[in-house]
Amino acid sequence: MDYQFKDIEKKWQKFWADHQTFKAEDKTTKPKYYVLDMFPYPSGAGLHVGHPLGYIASDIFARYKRLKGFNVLHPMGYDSFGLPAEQYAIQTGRHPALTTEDNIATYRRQLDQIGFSFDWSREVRTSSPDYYKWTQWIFMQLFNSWYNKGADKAESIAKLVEHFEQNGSAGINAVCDDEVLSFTADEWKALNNNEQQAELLKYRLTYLRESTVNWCPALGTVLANDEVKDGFSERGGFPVEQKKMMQWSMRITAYADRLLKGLDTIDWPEPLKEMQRNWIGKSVGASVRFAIDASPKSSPKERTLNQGEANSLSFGEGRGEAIEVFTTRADTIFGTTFLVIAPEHELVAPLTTAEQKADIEAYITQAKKKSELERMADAKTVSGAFTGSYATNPLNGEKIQIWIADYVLAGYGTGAVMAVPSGDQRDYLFAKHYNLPIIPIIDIQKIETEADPTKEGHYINSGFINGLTYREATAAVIAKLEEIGAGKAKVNFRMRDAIFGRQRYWGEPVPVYFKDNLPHLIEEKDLPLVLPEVDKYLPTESGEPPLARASDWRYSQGHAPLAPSKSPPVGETLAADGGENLPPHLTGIYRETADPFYYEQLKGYSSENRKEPTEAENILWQLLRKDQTGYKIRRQHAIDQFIADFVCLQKGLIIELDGHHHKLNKEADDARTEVLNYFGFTVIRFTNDEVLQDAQKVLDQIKEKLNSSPDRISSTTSAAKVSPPVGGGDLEEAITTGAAKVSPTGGDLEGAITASAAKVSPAGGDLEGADPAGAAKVSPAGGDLEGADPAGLSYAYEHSTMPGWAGSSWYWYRYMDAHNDQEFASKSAIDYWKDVDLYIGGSEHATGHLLYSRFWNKFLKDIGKVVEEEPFKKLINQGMIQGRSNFVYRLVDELGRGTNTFVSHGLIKEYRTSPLHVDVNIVENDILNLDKFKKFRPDFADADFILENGKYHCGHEVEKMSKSKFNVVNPDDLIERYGADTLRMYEMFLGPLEQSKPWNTNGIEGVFKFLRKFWRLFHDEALNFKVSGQEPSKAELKALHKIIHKVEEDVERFSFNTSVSSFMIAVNELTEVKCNKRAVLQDLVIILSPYAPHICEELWVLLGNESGTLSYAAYPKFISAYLVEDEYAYPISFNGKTKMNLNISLSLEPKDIEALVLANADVQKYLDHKAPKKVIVVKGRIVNIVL
RNA sequence: GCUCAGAUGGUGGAACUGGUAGACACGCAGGACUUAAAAUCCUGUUCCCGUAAACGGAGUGCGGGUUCGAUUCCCGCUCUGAGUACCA
Repeated sequence: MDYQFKDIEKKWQKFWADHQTFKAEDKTTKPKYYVLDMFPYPSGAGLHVGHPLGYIASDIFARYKRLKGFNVLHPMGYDSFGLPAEQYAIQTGRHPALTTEDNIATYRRQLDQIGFSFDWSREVRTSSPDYYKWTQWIFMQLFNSWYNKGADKAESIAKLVEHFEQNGSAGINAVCDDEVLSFTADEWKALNNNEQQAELLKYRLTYLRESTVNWCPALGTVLANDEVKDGFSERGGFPVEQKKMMQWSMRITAYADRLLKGLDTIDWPEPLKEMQRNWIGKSVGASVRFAIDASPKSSPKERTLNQGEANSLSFGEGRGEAIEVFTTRADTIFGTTFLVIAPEHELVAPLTTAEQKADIEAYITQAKKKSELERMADAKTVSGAFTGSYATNPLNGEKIQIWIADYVLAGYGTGAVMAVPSGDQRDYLFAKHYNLPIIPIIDIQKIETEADPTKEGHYINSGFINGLTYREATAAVIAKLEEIGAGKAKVNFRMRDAIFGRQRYWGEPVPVYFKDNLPHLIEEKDLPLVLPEVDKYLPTESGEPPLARASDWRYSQGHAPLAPSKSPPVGETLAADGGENLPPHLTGIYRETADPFYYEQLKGYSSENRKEPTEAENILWQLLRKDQTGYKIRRQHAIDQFIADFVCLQKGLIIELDGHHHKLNKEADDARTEVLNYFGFTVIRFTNDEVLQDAQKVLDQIKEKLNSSPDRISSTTSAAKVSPPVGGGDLEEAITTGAAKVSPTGGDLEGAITASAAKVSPAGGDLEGADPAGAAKVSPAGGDLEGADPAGLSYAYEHSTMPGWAGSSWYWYRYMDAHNDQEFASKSAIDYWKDVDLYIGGSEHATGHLLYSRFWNKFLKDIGKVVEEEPFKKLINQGMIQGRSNFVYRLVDELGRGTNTFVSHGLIKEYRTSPLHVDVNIVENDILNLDKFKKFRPDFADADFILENGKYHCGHEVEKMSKSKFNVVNPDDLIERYGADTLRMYEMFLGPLEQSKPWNTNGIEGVFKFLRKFWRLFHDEALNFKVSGQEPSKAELKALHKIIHKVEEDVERFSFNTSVSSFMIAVNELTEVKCNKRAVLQDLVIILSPYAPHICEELWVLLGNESGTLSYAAYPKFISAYLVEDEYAYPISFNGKTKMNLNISLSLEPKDIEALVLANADVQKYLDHKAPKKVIVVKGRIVNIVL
């Protein structure tokens, strides 16, 4: 029989599933090996073409390790909470759980058909209550822990409380909030429970605090730093703003140093480690206090003080007496000629003198107006304002000015810098711009045109460090600062605590309820806290997150003990005073300020984002207004979350005017165009210049467009027509390209929300079926709670949910013991599996998932639950898959209009053409299939071609893979055509795993041919299975052992592409000698099976082995003796250039070889009777004759 | 700007510690089989000169260096990709 890959692959996939062939053992004497792929989010678009690349590599490795006798854990599951399913729910009302379920089914089907050796018995889903029960449980452990810097590990809050009770706050060295109280043991005991809880919250590893967050109005949620790119949300490309909000945070900063140090112990790609190092951003330096000077110019009376803080400001004491700066160059302190503080700095108001007040206020207003984007584009502009106040340099007593400027960031260090213009370029520019002094401090410094940050040379103008070197000076300065109490050595980190909450529905509920405005953990026995059902997936009218819609969803303290205690167990709240005695800064902190007024945001968004009209806009408006075009045009109109410059709702035409159209805007513009197109709007763009130069021409073009466009949709139906993305399959694409939260409408924004909300179908019945546990578990203050007083004992839960990274920060442990309902994983399972030996995935997780996972892992180790400090020993980034687009070239006539004639790529220089994307699936090896092309678009049906040698050659280019560029190749199609084994081998054959490469199927034929050739080794001419029992020849054994060795080497260093080549060479060699000997072929089947498992299973059984035993066969032993040669064709080179080869016995020593070579007639010809200067002989390698 | 990675035929890529550059595959050209096509097989294929061939010259982004010998090591530069950015 010929190679029937379809039957074979189906058959073996079924066999593996039925027999659980790849189930990892729990109890075994075999060594363990844990191979893991990065947790996929099951998007509606199905498996992205980049995914199989990593999965195939890890699968080959897993299968190889099984052959090598390891007990391999190779699991797969889904990170199934996430935004796309929820966006889809908002648009359609379909429960995210259902969408997720469908997407997972698609994923699973695709994974199965590639023949992966996953242990599916361990599959996990983060959105399943069995799973997120433990995510919540870990959250509770974090809540119950604090970081003891002394012990350099997390410890239980109970231990902290114990310390407070015995010693007060003295002797505590914790990573905590800045403004913690200091108290004695007695003072602590005198605090009531709420006060104690409020204080403890400042220490917990997960805590609630008002912090500046990345707020994305369009997504209606906060985002983590790594989810924001260039001021836009990574997902969707929506604008992100800074906003102060009460938020759950994770004290990852406590682990900053350990996260940094751990990088040196793990085998990860260097760029990835570097990214983490940058993200953590450790800088070693000193903090220095500059006393604020009460100069005559700014007597305290004249100061414009703010609020209560100012009243308490008496000079010489209190926190206002000095400005603290952080510097990495304490040695340059004598070059400090002014201080700069951030405009947001708390001392700005008290430091501003009456004379300077106007300046400062103007500057602050202007700085606030600048968007994130403008600030970035504007990095070169120097701006700032003088406060009028002075400070004193602690080391030389110099009086220096205090300025504000936005080049100093409030969030880094202390939000203040000592400016040393001679050494720092930003300070230099600032000093030049405002005529501030610049003092050179190192003898070799060159500062005529720019700052010189050198550390070489000796100090000058620097008091007691004059003449010292950098090392000496730094030490001396810090010692002096410490001595006079003006500063100390300090380490600073760029990394911030991670925000741990999203104002979204589809995520893990936070196992917390609120009592007296304070957060309290629910009891462990009440886990999991199941996600409640809601009527729609939007924020409430008052702006609370969607979970607030579940009004019955409240925590009932059914059986909680009520006995008051001075230091209660964490997680219970027992206060009887109702929270009235809270410290002032904590009253009302949460409910009142926590929740974003999403609704208001959206409404307010349009007015906030209206730009000042430009001149061009005004001109155009005069031409467009009052139906002059025959159509009603609106100006600055909100459509979806965008503001259109002009829009004709009737025609669905948007007219955009772009001023400066730089790169940053372009992506956002393209994304929004795509979204608007999606909803039936057409966008045309003009530049300001076009309007200013010839407004009439622009107007004519607009008119033409209006007249030629069909009406969009009637305004009455437009609001109701919530156009969901075309089917679930498109969901992710829609989101990533910026799909809208609400439908765009012809009418006003408010109408849009109501309309889309109304459209949401209350999918009640279905949902209960889908998640019965959910409904039962959360029954609110129900009758079954014995004697509970619904009014008094039910409390609101936290309404935000956990962020996307929560569930993925520990999942590798769950695979070790996936069905445990007593623990997240048993101690014995963790002791056995320990950590992930090989982790494969994309580098896009560098600063998100991979950092958070290391953080949680270290925490779990601190509390004794896991054994390894680092979770992922070896990590490989698979390269990104780029798209490879094909182009056809449309002939253009004299007027610049496209014709229906297409010119082959080789001839385009002779014609005027314009390139056009063409679907890569109708192009093979860059040759266009003309028939398919004619069917590609109706207007191509009668296309003409100008061909080369009867063929149409397409152009090609590497660009992003996207549907709009017609360069998406679906793995399903390739499997249909060539089978999974071919796909697997081809993906590996493409090139090194880590390298980015365009997705191009040009060479797939070669791999397919190879497998057929391999198949034929086992068959005779008539394709009957036929192997012989003869002893293999020397050449056959050599070919076999060469490949045994080569594949071992290659797999161990993850060089899969080279081993595919070697397989081809081996099969070519064996075909050459017509080898069909069982002794050779059976071993070859084992070696190839990790790469092409289906065909190998089939041949394995044909060879007479038992079905299913191949996966656990023993990898053949390499015997080097078969490779030993007695002769070698030595390359003979002259001056390094190889001229000929000579067969010489390998037993000869260099001296004899030299004699032999020089005696050779051909060599003599080259020597031309001259004696060589020198002869180099490397045994078994080369002979080089120097002339 | 900074950090990191990379640059080899028409294409993907190989050459592991400095030792025959271009393995393997695609594509292309020619041929065999076939009424024809598909499939399969064979031959050639870095470039230049000569042009049947031997043979000769150049050649791993560019310019230098170390070495008997450099795609590999060192110095300087160009370009591409990724990450990051008023981080004090």
